[in-house]
Amino acid sequence: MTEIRVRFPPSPTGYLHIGGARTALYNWLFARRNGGKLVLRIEDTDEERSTEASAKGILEGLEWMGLDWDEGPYYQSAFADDHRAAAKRLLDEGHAYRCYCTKEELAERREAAIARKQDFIGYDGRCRDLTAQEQAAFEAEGRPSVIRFRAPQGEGSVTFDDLVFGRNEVSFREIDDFVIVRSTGVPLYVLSNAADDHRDRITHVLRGADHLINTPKQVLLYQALGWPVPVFAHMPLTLDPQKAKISKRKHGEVVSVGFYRDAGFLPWAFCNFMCLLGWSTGEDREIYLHPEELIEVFDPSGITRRNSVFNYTPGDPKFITDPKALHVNAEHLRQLPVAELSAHVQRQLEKEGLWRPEWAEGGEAREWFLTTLELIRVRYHLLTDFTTRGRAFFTDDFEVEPKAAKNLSKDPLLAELLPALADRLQALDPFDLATTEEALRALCAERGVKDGLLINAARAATSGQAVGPGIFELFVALGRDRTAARLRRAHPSAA
RNA sequence: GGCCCCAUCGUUCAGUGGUUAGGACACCGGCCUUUCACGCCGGCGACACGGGUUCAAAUCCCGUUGGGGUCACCA
Repeated sequence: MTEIRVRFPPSPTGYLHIGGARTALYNWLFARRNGGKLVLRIEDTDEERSTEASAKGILEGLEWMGLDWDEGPYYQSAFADDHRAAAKRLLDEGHAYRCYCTKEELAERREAAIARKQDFIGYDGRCRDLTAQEQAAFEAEGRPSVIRFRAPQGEGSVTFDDLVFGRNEVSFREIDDFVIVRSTGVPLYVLSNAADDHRDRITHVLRGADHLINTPKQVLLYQALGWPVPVFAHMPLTLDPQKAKISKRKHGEVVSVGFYRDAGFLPWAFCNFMCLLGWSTGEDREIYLHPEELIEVFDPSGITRRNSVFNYTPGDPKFITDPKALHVNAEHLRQLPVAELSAHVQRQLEKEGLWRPEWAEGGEAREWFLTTLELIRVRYHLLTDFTTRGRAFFTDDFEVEPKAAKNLSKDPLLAELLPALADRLQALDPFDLATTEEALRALCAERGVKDGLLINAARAATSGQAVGPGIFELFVALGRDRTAARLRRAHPSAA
């Protein structure tokens, strides 16, 4: 059995967007599932638009997602000789010919064809059978030329089997003599991509369905060059709610992988969500906490044939991206073994300058850290929540949010209740769930106030938040001294 | 316009001749909780339309409509 080899060939003309990320993910999953190899190839032959910065960004995006590759990155531009050699062979063997039509002439004829409401608007074959004399005359004139593939004519058709779309049959009359080498001598995608896939011994091509149409052309190329034809699997596109192709120009940051990194997604949760968009095993399972779990079940035949919609509403204050993506991330946040999660939270704390090394070192501090994560992670959706809503757990330097502040000024009595509570809690030994609860409730009973009043005020004072974990769990997580200090700090004038 | 693809709740994924058309997210109720979340219980909500075929159609066929792809010296 020959080794399965797949590739991910992004063109470095922008950041890694979610469509590309999904393609990369599927290729990676397929390679890993089959013990095959993933080749990374940067297709930088579009000199106008390719940039080194973009290539770097794409690599970083893949690394963040945790997708590694076995070969490359190769840069397509380094293999121009291969592409030209293929073109020369095609020319020499009569599978291709030089065309001297200029861009302007072509455009003119195309427009004329459209004006005549002609169905076929491809190349008309004008230079297909130039005599040696005609060709010499054009050359003498100094006319530039492109190289065109001599597509078969007549009644036949090209056939290939697609792992997702099944059998495809395209009539010869749908395929014109397409250009394979520009007048500058630089080969085009359709040729260079096939030549690279052949050189890299690619066995399976998993790519976007936007390539479905030029697949028959590439099959023709493979056949003319005597190369084995790889297996194709085309995956439908991801659209926005208006059914428009997603693009940076139209959608901005939300469609870039970097957005998810910065927003506080766990890399694999992001992959989990992306994988689910347009694919399934046929079973109900949706959460795959680790790559191995998805590798085990991944099969390209589970890719749906229909385009899927990335359900994103611009400007939605509650959902910064597809709600399902947020949900998947939240599930990972609370289902992951806490020790595993802690590494991600550590990075988030480091980013905000709140990290303390003892939290990783074991012992009491480590234990406190993990227990605290257990306490708060259940209500978070993003890693950033640990340093925003959860900030007070990790530093004394936090703000009291407006909603919480209201709970502090609800009753003038609070000005003395809070310090009084601080005193009582300070005197507690042990300081645990039961003793703190007893102390608080006793105080409220003595002063004749509702427990809720003090509870909510205490939560605001100690965590800066109007909502959060149970108040006594919060006290215990913060510890006796920090709790007391914060309760006093809330109303310093009365203290 | 030609060619190709697609069509099940708002989104997503099931369901390949006989199902009360299922799950997840979102949304709405309730329980739990003197907060929020989790959890649990319940609700809303879909087979685009029209013809066939069949005892029987979301499932098969044809057409219509709608959406997408593509028709470059981009990739």
